[in-house]
Amino acid sequence: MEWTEEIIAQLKALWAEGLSTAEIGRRLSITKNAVVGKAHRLGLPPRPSPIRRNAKPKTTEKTEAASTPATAQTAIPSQPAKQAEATPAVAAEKPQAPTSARVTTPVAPAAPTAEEKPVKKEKPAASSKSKPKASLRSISDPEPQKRRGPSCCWPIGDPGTPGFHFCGATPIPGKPYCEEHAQIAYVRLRDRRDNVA
DNA sequence: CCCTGATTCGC
DNA sequence: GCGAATCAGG
Repeated sequence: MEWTEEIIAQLKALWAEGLSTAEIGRRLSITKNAVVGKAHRLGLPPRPSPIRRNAKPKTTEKTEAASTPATAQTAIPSQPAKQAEATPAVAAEKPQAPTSARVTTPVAPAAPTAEEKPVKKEKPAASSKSKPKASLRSISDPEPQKRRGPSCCWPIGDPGTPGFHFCGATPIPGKPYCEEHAQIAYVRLRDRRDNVA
């Protein structure tokens, strides 16, 4: 695995979006382990983890853990709350679908906090097989570019850095993504590439 | 069982 | 540094 700046940026971005490690892995076409491992190595802020490894084979435990005056510097000091009320992706819906409805992963992602900046730099995150289904738009509103209606909120780039933007394509009615990205976003939880490879 | 994320450890 | 294996909680 070659962790280029770009990949890392995406990892950070998606991580910051609050996506699950597996989800990030899916998007980057890597395993969740890789995601977690790299994220941990990068020192990314840990996100709500279901567990907490307590067992620490420390020979000399409890050194001065008792008294901790004001030195409690709990990691990640520099986080300028860029995405203030950022909508935690998973908050919109149950992160884990009930056993009966494990069809898709409702990963809602991009925090629609900031308006997309008119960036020039664009990177073709996806292929060019997208079809211009302009015809499906309402006849009374034939120009999506003029209206501020819904747009695909698939994140592209690292939020906070110049060049970051959302897909912006016309989303599928009822979905936050365009057809292209919706296919990636709503993945079957069962047969995705991650299990025991 | 499914999901999740964290840590460990061989490479 | 990397990530699969493993662990562990919901």
